[in-house]
Amino acid sequence: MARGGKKTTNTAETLPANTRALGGRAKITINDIARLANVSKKTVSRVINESPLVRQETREKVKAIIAEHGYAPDPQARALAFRRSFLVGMIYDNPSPQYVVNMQRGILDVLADTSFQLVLHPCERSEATFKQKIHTFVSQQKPLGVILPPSVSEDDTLAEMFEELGCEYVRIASVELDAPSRMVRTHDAEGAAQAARHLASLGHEKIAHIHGPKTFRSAHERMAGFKAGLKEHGLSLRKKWTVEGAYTFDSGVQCAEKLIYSDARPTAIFTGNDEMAVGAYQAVRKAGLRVPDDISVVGFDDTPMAARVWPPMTTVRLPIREMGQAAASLLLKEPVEKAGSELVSFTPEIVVRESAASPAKS
Amino acid sequence: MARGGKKTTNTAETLPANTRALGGRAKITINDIARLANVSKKTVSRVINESPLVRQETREKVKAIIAEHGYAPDPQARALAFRRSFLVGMIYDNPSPQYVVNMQRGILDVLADTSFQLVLHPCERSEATFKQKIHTFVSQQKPLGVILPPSVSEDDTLAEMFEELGCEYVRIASVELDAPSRMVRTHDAEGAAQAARHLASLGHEKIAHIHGPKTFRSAHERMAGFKAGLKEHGLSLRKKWTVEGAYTFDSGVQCAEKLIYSDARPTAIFTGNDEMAVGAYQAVRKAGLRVPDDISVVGFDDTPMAARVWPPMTTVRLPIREMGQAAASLLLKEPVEKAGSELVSFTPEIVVRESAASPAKS
DNA sequence: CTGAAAGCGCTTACAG
DNA sequence: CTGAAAGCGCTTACAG
Repeated sequence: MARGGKKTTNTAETLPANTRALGGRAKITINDIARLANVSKKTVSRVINESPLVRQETREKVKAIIAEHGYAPDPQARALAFRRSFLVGMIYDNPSPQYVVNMQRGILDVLADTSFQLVLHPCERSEATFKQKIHTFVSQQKPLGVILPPSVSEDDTLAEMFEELGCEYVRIASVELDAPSRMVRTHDAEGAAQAARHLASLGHEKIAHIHGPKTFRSAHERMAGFKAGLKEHGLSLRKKWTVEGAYTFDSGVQCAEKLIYSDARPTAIFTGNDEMAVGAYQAVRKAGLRVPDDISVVGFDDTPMAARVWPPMTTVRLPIREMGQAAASLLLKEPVEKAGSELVSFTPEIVVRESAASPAKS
Repeated sequence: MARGGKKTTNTAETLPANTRALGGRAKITINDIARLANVSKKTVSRVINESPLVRQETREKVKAIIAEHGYAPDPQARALAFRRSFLVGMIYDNPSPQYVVNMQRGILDVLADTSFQLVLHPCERSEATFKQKIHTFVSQQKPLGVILPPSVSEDDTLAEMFEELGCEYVRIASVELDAPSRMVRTHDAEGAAQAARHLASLGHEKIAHIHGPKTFRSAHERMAGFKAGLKEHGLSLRKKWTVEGAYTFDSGVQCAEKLIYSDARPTAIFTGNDEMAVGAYQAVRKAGLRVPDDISVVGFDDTPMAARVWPPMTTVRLPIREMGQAAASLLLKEPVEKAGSELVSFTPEIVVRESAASPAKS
C-alpha cells in the first residue's frame, strides 16, 4: 500500500495540523480517496465527473471508498479548475413578490438534490449600470447558468452578453425569443383570450384593461390576446378603457380609479397581473362600489393572494413554480439531451372564482 | 520594466491563447497587476485585502493600476485559498412568502455593493435530514456566514453546529438567545401587548388569539405579550379562545372557523401573523359576517398584504426588511468593530387601520 | 514594509 | 483505461 504522502519527512502525527479546517475535523480530499483506492487522483476525478473512461471495477471500488468516507469534492476547488462555479443565478426585476418567491421555489425544487446553489441577483432595468452590474456578476461568479424571468428575459442584448461570456441561460417569456433549449415559453395571449371570452360570455360590453408597462413583452402579449378574445365575440377594446399600469398594487389602484371616475365607467376590468387586480379591488371599494356587483375584476397569474382576497378572484393561472422547475431543469441537462427536443411551454388557464359576474341591468 | 512572465519562451502573441476564458477576452490576474506595478503578487494581495503592511506609496501605485485595468480578484480562487467563500446563506423555514421576500431584500440591500452573494437555503425542521442538509451546505459552500430568521434561528443545537464549523451566523429572534454580535432581537411581546391594549380600549372583552406553532418562540412571545397587555386592562385570555395555527393562511381559516362556530363567539381575534389574519378575514366572510362590524381582526408583521386587503388591516408592524439589513450588516462587520456594542433590536408598533372597531352592543 | 516558495483541492492537456 | 505534470488564481507561513 502506498502510504507515503508527497512530504515523506512528515509523520502521521504532524500532518493533521496542516489539514484541519477552522475548528473542524481533518477534511478528506481527493488525495485521500486516491491513496485509499490505490489509484491516481485523476482516476478519482474521472469517477466524480462520471467519465466513461474508467474500468467498471475501478469505478466501483472508488465509489465505495467515496461513500464509506462521505467524501464530497470541494466546490471552490472544482470551480477554480473548471473556471465555472456551481451556482445558478436568478436575475430578476419582476416587482411582484409572489411571482419571485414562487419562481425561487420552483428553481430550488430542482436544485435541492444537486450540488448547485441558487444565487439571487435582483436588478433595475432603468438603472444606467444595469447591464454592467450583471456583467460583473456573471464574469466574477461564473455561474453554470442564469435563469431570466420577464422582463429581464426579454432583453436580447442581455442574452448576447451571456453568450459572449460563455454563460448558459434560460429565458422565461411570453414570446419565442430564442432556441428551444434556452426558452420556457408561456402562451400569455391565449390566457388573456380566455379572460376576454369569460367576460364577454357573462354579458359585459363595457370592458376595460389595465395593462402592464410597455417594457414588458408580456404586457403586449396579454393585451393582444385579450383583444383577440373580445373580437371573437364581436367586441373591441376601446382606447378610453385601456390604461397602462406598472404591474404594482399602487398602479392598480390609480388606474382603476381613473376608469371608475371617468364619464363612462366600465362594468368589467381585466388587469395584466394579480397585484394590479388587488389594487383595482381597493379602488372599487374606496369608491363605495362592490366587486363583482358593480364592477367585475379579472386578474392574471393566480398568485396565492388571488384566492385569499374577498371575493376570491377570478384570474388566469400561470404555473410559476412549475415554470421555475422547467427552467432549472433545462439548465442542468446536458446540451446533447435537450437538443432536438421541442419547446417547453405552458398555457395558462382561467380559474373562475367570484370576482366576475354578469353586469347589473341598468 | 520586468516584462518577462514566468514562461520566457512564450511571446506576447502566444500567451493569450492560454489565458482566454470561454468566449471571453483574456482575463487579467493578480500576476498581471504585480508585473505592471513592479511588485510581487503578495504585495498586490496585501493591497486587495487592505493589509496595513504596505507602504502608502506602493499601495497607491497598485490601486491605480488595479483601477486602470478594472481588475477584480477571482472569488473562486480566493475562496479556495481562504478556505471560505464569498457567499452569505439565508437558511429559512418561514412559511410566509412575504416575510421571506422582505428579508431577502433587506439582506440584498447590504450585500449589493460588496463582493458577497446571497445563497438561498430553505429547509424543513420536521424532516429527519434537516440538520444534516444544513451541515452539508455549510461545510461544502463554506459561506462567510449565515442569516437565520425564525424559527431556524431558535434552534440552539444549530447555532452550536455553526460554531463548530467555524461559520459566522446571525440569529433573528424574539428572545435574546446569543451574544449581541450574533443577534437581531425583536420585541414581539411588546408589539402583541400593544394589540391587546388597542382591542381592550375599543371595549372588547371576548377576545380570541390564534397563535403560531409551538415550535416557534415568536408564538410564545406574542401570546405572552398579548396576555400581559390584556391583564393591564383587567382582562385575561380564555383557554377556549386560544387556538394554535401554523402561521399559514389555511390554518388561519380553520382556526377562525373554530372560533366563529363555537357556542361563545369572540368579538375580536388577534392572530400571530398576517397570513393567518387574512385567513380569519376569509372565515368571517364565509360565515356571512363582516370585519370589523361583527368581528375585529388584528394581525402581526404588517406585510404588504395587510394594507391591500379590505378593510385595510390593523396589524403590528415588524420592519422585516430593516431586520434583514441589520443582520447582514452584523455579518459583514469586523468582529472588533461590533464587540462591545449593544444588542441590535427592533420594537414593533401597532399600525391602526380599519379591521378593528368597537364591538356591537348586544 | 516586501517577496519567494509552497499550498488550497481540484481539472486540463498530454502521454502512454 | 490510467497517471504524472502543470496549472486554475489566489493566500498562508516563513524569511528577510
